Amino acid sequence: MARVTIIDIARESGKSYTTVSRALSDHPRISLETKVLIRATATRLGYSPNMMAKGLVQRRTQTIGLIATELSNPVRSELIEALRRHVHASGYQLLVSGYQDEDELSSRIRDMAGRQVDGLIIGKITGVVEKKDFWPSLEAALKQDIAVVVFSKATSVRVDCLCIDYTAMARQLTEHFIRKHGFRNIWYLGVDRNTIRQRGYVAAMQAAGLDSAKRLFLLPAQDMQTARNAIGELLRQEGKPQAILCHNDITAIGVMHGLRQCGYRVPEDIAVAGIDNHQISSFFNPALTTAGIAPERVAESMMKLLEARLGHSNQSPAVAVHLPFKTYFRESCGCCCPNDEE
Amino acid sequence: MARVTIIDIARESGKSYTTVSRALSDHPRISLETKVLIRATATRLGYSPNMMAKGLVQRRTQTIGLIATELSNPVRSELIEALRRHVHASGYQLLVSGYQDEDELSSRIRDMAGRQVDGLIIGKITGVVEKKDFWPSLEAALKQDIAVVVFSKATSVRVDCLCIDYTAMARQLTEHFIRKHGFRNIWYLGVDRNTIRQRGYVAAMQAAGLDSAKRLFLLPAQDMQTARNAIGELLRQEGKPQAILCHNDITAIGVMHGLRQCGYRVPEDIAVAGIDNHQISSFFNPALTTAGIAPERVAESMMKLLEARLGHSNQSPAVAVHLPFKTYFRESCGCCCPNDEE
DNA sequence: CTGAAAGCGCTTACAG
DNA sequence: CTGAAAGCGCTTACAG
Repeated sequence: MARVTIIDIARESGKSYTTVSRALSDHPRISLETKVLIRATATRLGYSPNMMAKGLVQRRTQTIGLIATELSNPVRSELIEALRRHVHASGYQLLVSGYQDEDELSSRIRDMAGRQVDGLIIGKITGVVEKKDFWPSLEAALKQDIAVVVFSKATSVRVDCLCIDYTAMARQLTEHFIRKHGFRNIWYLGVDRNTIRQRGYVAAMQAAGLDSAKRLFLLPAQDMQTARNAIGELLRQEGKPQAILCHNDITAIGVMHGLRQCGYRVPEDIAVAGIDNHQISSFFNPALTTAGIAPERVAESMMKLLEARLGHSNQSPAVAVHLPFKTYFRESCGCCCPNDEE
Repeated sequence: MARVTIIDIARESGKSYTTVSRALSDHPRISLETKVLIRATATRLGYSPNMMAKGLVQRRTQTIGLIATELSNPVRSELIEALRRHVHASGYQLLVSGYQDEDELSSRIRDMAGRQVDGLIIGKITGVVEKKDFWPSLEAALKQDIAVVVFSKATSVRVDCLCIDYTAMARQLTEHFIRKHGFRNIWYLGVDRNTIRQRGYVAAMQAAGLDSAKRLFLLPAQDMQTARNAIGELLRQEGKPQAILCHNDITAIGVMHGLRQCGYRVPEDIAVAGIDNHQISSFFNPALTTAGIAPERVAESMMKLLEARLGHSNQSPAVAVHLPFKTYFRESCGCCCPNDEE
């Protein structure tokens, strides 16, 4: 009930609470003697500072907010954990928020701003930028001096951006199917329409003079089950492709399972590739061909971007960091070249 | 810079800030007219309430803290996402914290208490309870009226507990190996020593008159890579078992890959089972035999436990909720019974 | 080296 | 139905 406050420590130690406050934050002009005394009584009383009060006056909360989608995707969780480690290492805590619907994003941003987070990481804003309430909420956050970094494709937004070139990943994997394996009937199995990944696929197909429009299919959701169930139906209606590029590893895993259930072998009958390079993709049988960036790298870059803003102002121009990705050719596309070492 | 506060709204709308505060929180004794006026100016000015100030005076922060280990394990992320949804649905936000070392836990608890979380979920405290600083930090949190639920095996702790019977899962899987498949040389591949999972394995082995001590091996870490690399070495040193029960699905996935690399077939040469029943386990080739509880169920129960405490006091006695698990016999143990439906 | 005072942005009795 | 005042627990100029 009765929380221990600096007033209690002041009373116990016979000092003013001003001095207590200073001693606890290791102010240089407090005598060592006093510091020792005060710290001792603080721990004796089981004192822990009220971050609400501290945050109110200091206008800093030592909190980084993360707003992202697909929080249950293992890829996301690898990133979150890496991020959390970096955030902790810098003395912050991570406040995690998610959203399903694009309209939700702006209210999530306002929530975070109200909680006075010092920094804010926003995942994938493609498709959100046109929502009417998005910009005002972002502007409000910026005006409040919150360090913001978005995590998206290159963007003209006036906030720092960590760019991951999914377009190039999709393009490169599609080109690999075409050039290395000579496939021409290559499907793309996406989730949302017109993603940047999809664009890479289309570009590669067009460059090779292949039709992509009729080979582009959309799943209603991006979990494994959905992909598994959908692929059988698709094969029945559309015939058999030579290869399938999937929106991400999770989808690819679902597809591979669905193909096996339909009696097709991967890669002998149909080749498959994913995007993300989640750890698990190399453990599959067959091992999954995919492309991605180590989450550790992403987390590190985000934190670096954030720290550059934190404390400093939002006045300096926004920077865009492009992270190089790597492509992993494994068994599922028909390659067996063991180039899988880190 | 200049944040919009209720003072600004008061000035703009010609009302006192007291009235603004009341109107914004929909106080019954404010006229509808005034409320409409004030809300309009609030949104016009882009106001969002400062939760620090609010939290300071109300002593509630609408935040639930989560402290857990193994945050990058996909199983954990499924749970976190489910939890996050429930937490949001009840009007709270989720503050996520992790710890590697058991000694860290108490300082994480203090952090959370300092942040004035309304509720706190603590993952697996087995092996932590004997740490000297653990109890004081937990007591402090309780005294501060934070609703606490631990997520562990049955415990005598004076906080609510969500119990998951890993011992029974391990026991049941081991018994399955013994009775259904007639295996006698069954290994257990664990991570920490003397976990409750391990205990289930030992019990089943002893009950069948089988030696377990020499068949129990510990991995230095619980990621897939470690398991994959370790299993080869182990086979070379110890010969070939008939079956391996793994600490969790992630370990089992690593093991299956390692076995394949060594030229062994699963389940023909060696049977494998995991624990957790992560979604992905049914997508593997071979599909993984495992046991677990749907994360959605776990999250739901946690939230229920938490909400019963939230607002109410910590005076009523601690309750322990036991969640029933399910066992899934799939291909990796040699069964093919498709009992995998939910 | 230490203290008294103001103030962070809100809510909530207490008056009217 | 509305307002003036106190206070949540801290930090930080301003004085000494």
